[in-house]
Amino acid sequence: MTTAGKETPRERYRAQLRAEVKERAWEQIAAAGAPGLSLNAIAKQMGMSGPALYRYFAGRDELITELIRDAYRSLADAIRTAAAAGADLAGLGHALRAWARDDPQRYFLVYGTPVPGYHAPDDITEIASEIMGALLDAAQSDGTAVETPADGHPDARLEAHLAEHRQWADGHPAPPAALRRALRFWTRLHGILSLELAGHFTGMGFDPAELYDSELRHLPQ
Amino acid sequence: MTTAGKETPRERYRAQLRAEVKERAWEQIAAAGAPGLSLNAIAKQMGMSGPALYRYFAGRDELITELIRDAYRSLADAIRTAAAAGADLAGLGHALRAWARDDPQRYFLVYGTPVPGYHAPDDITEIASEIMGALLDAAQSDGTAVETPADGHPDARLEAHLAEHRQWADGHPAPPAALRRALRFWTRLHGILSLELAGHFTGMGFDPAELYDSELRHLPQ
DNA sequence: TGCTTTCGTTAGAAGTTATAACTCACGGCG
DNA sequence: CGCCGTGAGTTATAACTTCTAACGAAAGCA
Repeated sequence: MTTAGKETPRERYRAQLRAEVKERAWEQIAAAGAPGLSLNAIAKQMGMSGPALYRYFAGRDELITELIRDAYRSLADAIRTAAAAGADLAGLGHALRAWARDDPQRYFLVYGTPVPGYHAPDDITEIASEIMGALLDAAQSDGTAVETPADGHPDARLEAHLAEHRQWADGHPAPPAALRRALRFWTRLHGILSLELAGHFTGMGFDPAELYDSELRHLPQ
Repeated sequence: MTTAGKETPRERYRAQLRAEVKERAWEQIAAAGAPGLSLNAIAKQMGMSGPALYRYFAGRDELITELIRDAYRSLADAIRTAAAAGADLAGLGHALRAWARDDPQRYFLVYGTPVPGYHAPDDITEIASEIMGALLDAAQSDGTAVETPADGHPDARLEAHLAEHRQWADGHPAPPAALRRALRFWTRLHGILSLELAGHFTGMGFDPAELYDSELRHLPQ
């Protein structure tokens, strides 16, 4: 992580302090969730008095947005790394679950309850697109024998719809069946992870990993 | 909704005021999410000064817990009503989606980002169990021809696991295949709804209903 | 050495939750 | 009907929060 040495001492100090603030912010979020994050408390923890941090972050919202950005980036990294190692859809699924369980609140910063007014900045949606791109790549490679389902098949109608509404694939050459697999990967795995990390499975007695793996086995279909 | 007349005028007034507070609370949550809920602001809206509301709610947390309880209750009502009308799993799925879209923030109060320390009171988890019971009923009725998958089938392993870890079914006589269907109903539909309501599909161009219905078609399998 | 930019401070406004203490009015009961 | 206790609403206060403004000091640059 040794960045270019072309930065002034001030810039280096600034970057270092911003990083420390973000680290403490993650700790606070892990302890009490995003609403419990207090800029003031972080400042005191770091030995400086309240408003000092406003030199480094325009406000609480900007800090949170920054954390969301970092969360997206780390997810993209995890997916990219797995894909680069030649992982198929199931492999990406395992990477996703590992990333999610590594820091549940980070997961919820990306996929949790949205703030009604909030719109993510463009560079964040770009990262989301990159992730979707990696999913589409894998979904295309995972293609099994016959790709176009018969008319009576449960997937026929969805694939017909996706074939005509594929702008989200942004020029990706994946066939409709791959679009369907990528979308299903996303929604099905998120469904399990979200409930698992939120604790809705605790006390039920079964192993979420079994459920997750069973969904992964269904994906290539 | 005419409750027993055996309550004193004071009790009736109290109940009425609590109800109005909750109504305003829902409005605030719809506008700015749960973190934006302010007990103080509600009091002022109702023409009374700050601390007056503490006669009616022990604190902000109790109010939110009450809202969560009401949210669970309304979900249970929606599912129960659909089940009573003879809905199959797909029917329950439609009822669930309608309920979710009717008030996204209410959905997220139930299935959204959890507060790290929070544990729901017992009566709320009981409502959750009742909902799961209705799901199991429908999942059992939806049973198709052959129920036990062959050894090579992607579902075989999961069903074997569920057959031995079924305390969450709480004595329900549903066979393992039904347990699997109920669980899948939950996780798959939640996956779509959560992403849809959070706005992750906006701008992608496809219709979430198509994706949802296609999952509903898969459920009986 | 001096100038300029940035940093951190304190002060303060406007919020929030929540408690304490006080007043007053409603309504149950004799 | 009238008394009087319980419950409701008030203000005051403490301890928080975010965030702006104004000031002083320190650090980098010429």
